[in-house]
Amino acid sequence: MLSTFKKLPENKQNALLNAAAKVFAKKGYYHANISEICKKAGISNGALYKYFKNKESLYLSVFDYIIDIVSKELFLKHLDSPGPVYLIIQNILNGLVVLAKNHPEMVAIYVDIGSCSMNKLSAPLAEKMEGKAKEFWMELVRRGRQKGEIKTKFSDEGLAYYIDNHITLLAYSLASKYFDTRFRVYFGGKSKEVTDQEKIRTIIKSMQVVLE
Amino acid sequence: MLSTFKKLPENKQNALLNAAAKVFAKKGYYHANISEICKKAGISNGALYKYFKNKESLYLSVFDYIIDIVSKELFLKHLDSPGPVYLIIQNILNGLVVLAKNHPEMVAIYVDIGSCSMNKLSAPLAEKMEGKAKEFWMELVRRGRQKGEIKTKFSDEGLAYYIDNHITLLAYSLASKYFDTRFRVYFGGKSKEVTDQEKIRTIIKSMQVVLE
Amino acid sequence: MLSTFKKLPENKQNALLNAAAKVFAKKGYYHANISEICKKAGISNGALYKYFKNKESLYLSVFDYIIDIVSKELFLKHLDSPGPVYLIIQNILNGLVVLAKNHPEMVAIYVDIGSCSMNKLSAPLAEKMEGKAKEFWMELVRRGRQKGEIKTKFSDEGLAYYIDNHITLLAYSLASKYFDTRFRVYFGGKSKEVTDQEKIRTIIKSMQVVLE
Amino acid sequence: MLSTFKKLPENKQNALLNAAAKVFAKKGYYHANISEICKKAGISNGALYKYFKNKESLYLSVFDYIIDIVSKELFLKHLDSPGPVYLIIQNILNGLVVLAKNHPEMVAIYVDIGSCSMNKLSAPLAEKMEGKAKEFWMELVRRGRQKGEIKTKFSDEGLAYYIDNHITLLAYSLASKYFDTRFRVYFGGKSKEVTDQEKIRTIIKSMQVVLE
DNA sequence: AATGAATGAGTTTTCATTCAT
DNA sequence: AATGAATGAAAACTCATTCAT
Repeated sequence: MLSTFKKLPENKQNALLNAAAKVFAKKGYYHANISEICKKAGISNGALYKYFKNKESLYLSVFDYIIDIVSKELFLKHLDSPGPVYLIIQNILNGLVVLAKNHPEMVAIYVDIGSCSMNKLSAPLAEKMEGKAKEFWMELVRRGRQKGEIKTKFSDEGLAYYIDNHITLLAYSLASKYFDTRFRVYFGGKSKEVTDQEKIRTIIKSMQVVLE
Repeated sequence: MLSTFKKLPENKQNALLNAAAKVFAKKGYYHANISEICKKAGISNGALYKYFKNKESLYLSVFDYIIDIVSKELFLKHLDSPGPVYLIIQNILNGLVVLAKNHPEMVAIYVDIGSCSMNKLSAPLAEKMEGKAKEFWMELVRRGRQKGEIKTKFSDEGLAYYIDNHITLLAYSLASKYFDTRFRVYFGGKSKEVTDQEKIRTIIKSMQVVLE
Repeated sequence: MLSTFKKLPENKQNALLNAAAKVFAKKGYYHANISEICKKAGISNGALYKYFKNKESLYLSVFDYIIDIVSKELFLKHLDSPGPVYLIIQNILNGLVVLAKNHPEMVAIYVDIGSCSMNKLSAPLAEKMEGKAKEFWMELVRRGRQKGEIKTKFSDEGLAYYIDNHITLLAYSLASKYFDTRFRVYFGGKSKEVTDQEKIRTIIKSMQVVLE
Repeated sequence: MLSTFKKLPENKQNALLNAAAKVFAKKGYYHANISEICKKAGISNGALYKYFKNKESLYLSVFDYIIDIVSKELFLKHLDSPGPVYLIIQNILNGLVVLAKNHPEMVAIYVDIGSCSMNKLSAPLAEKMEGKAKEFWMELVRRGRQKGEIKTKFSDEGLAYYIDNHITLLAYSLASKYFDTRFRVYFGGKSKEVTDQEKIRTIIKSMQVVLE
């Protein structure tokens, strides 16, 4: 991201990042079309290259933008919730479902960064994203232990990882056909889809088994 | 896959499928280059299109080929092992690490099919792959319960899913930079990589907590 | 056409020529697919090249085959009809409509040879085809004059050409969308197609004006 | 045709359309080579696809361009000529010969659109082209009748069609080897070509017979 | 005589990036 | 600062013809 971009009015910045996110999500990084992004954002191709060095740099900025929004909307929002841990997690799962409904492009991009074809770009992004997640879950677990809600033999890291796994796999199942089908194979029927709410119930149930 | 392909000597079939797998793994489906595959397999571009209708059909056959190998090498091989369940799982985890060492392309392709950009192709593949996995885990769980090794409150499906999650996430961490970094964030240090054996230990530990 | 082809049993010869005619008609000379022709004819690609030097030579043989059939079915058949000239012509026009119904590929190939992209091949074929046609019309005109049915000031050649024009344009309108539409523009309505019988009536009417 | 094309300076537009017309005429629609067109027009392949969606759309625009020029140069130009009808027609025939000399590609493209392999594209083009022609001939016939030059029993449509046939067949004989040979078969000798002027004389003669 | 697998040049179309205005 | 036209390399796929069997 070049300094010119930060000088833009914020709504124009967001318009571009949102447009890019949608196109990256729809087509994947390699097939996403710069011209389509520009048209959707209402700027010229030339302008884009004043703001970003190239496609890769734009993508990285889009991912950063998503990390910010997701960690605010999904995690920080619930940090000081009073209820029991498993309820906070349930709220976060619900929040994720809402996010996937309102901003499917964000979840899709998060999922796609995990694929091997993105290995060249993903390491620093993983560090940032998962760092924030781990921090949050660790704090949550600490509080849960304090309040006596969590008694499991799991180490704190193990538990944080365990919780994050479920969130991650829910996110994957909301955006990736493969993981949605996987959910159906395990918990649905031949032609019985698994609804988002059923997914959440399944996850919460398996969590309670472990937390206690 | 066209009938002409099945008529080829098996070693030539495998040479092509392996070459394709490697290129698909390295570049991802969309960026993989047909000419590169042909060159690697030692056939002409024209020949490829005698064997497969198009790139997509080649990809699907490659995936089927991988499913076959993986389910044989990883699952069926251990179906009649005598030891306790958690040891069988440990053997499978080790097998996965070996597979990722010898055939990183297979794990990479398995990981990439989960990305959203593959949604158009992934549904039937998911069904086949995860169907086989579920069947295997369900059988394993049943035996574990019979032998009294498994006492958890989890439903059989829940437990099968739980085990599969760990295998899946290990596979992801072996092929995807993002998931490898994620492991390091949770269980490694600033610059301390998590070795494959540590990954396995971590997974087994968390499993034992649940199975008991 | 190589000598090997003439040694084939006649039904096999015809099967190949008919198959080729159909494919040439459907796709045009340049897009016609040799493999498709072979498959339709039930022979191998290799065999085709034992019978014909190349695609061009096959095409020329197909055209010759069509000239033969058309001149027999359309012209020679009516040479010794007793009725008045205009009735013979009407019978030929009807015969053309029937031919276009039963063997649209023959009419289509006849039409396509007139296009400029076929200039390289068409000169000798034109000579043969139109030579036969002229001969026939000239004989018909001579008889018409003898019997006093034809009194026009047209030269014999001019009249033969005049008649052939109508046959040619009917053939074109039966196979070519452009010429069918042209008929509709002149004699149909906005969305009123011109039926084959109306085409014939129109032609006959305009002929009678001239012959008298 | 995309809006970007219309924004080009007119001489550049024409350069591209003329280049395309020449290549389409030389090779036929299917064999015409996009790269050759671009090279001839002095633009990059990429540029072409900024101006036109694809080859088909380029072809349609070329045909429209030709319709415009031809109807202006051939028809409208003579609409208000004072002389007798048969002289106007003679002028048009001469105009056609000149056009075929200066712009053989235009006549060739007009001829090729009539072939069956162009059926997919030709219907709308036929409507436009022949619509203009019919309108012109009908007006000419009306004036001829008013001035008492035309007394034939032909219906107006029949006569318009009759005249158009001759123009069409002259055009065909100027561009298509098949139809040129056909003219020679009827009006030339073994090796005696029919000159353009002889073709015109023949046509005019046969017309006068009918008009009177 | 007959096969049909194999070739590889050639086709249309796409797209990240640049640069004159 | 901003534009958007232009580039040209690259990609998937086709097909007439050959030749080992």
